[in-house]
Amino acid sequence: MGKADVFLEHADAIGRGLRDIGRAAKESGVSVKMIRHYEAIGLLKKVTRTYANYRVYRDGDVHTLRFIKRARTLGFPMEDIRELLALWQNKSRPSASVKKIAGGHMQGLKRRILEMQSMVATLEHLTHNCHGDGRPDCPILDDLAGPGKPGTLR
Amino acid sequence: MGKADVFLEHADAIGRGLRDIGRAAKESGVSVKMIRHYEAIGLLKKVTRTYANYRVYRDGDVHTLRFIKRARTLGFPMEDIRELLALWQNKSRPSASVKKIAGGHMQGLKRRILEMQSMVATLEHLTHNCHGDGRPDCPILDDLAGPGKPGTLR
DNA sequence: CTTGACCCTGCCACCGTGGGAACCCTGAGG
DNA sequence: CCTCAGGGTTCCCACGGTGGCAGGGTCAAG
Repeated sequence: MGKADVFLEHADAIGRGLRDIGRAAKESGVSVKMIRHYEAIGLLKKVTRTYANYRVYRDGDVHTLRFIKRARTLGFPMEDIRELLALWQNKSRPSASVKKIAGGHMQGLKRRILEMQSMVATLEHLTHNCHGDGRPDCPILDDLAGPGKPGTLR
Repeated sequence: MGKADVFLEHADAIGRGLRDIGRAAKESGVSVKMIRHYEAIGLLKKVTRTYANYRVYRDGDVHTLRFIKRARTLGFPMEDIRELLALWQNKSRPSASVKKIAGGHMQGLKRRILEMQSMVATLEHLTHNCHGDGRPDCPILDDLAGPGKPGTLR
């Protein structure tokens, strides 16, 4: 029966670890759109096709998709994920490499958190002093209008 | 002397509240590129031009640019800034409108901060358990590889 | 007249995601 | 057989903001 590596009959592809892109999307939590995108940018290797040119996904592919999904959920950028995938697939990787990537990403996250917290602090202060009624006086607008140096958080 | 409203001689434009885009950029902290962009999307009204088609900025324009810059620094998205600018220019605005926009923005910031903090917490935990040496064992990759439900922070 | 520092417009890129058009394929029901 | 729904396929466009570059015009100083 046509369980060949390269091209498949559609009917052979049902069940036992073979599924079309829609099912792979449901199982992995990655949208159909994104699965194709990941393949296009080489994050996911090209999958087998049926004779009708349908993509066919095996268990391993879905596993990889879940890996990517999880990494995205943790905020890793694509470039990091590319490296993490390579390390994952390389059984003899040094865990230090992985840790370094994760550490770098964490640093970036922390920096952005600090930035946003500083924004929130300023906004809290401004809205606290704004009565927020029908009158036009508004310290928020006053702050935005200057005259502090531009680009600084006051 | 040619201090007309619509078109200006270049030489007339120097000094006294009139400057070209480069100077406006330096004074406002907004890049030349972005100044043009803000004008293109209607955030900044079209400015006067010299006969040679150079943009000419007045004090008020630079003031507006600083307003935008400050709002960007506080993380407001363009759409919010558009509204804030309108309110700023409307002397009889109710401060409640401003407060509402700021509050909505703050909520978004806080939500994103929480998301990122949750990412950091997970990553801290994972990297803490990863020895980060030459050996391949790595809880970070193990986590990414599942088998938890995709799309959740564990 | 030349040079260097500006300015102008317009197009492309990033990242990650979604939307949609135009088309092909499959399976089920009349 | 034909039709119809519900997939799949490719390709292009959009977003928010920002930067870069190409190919031109202009201005002041030497």
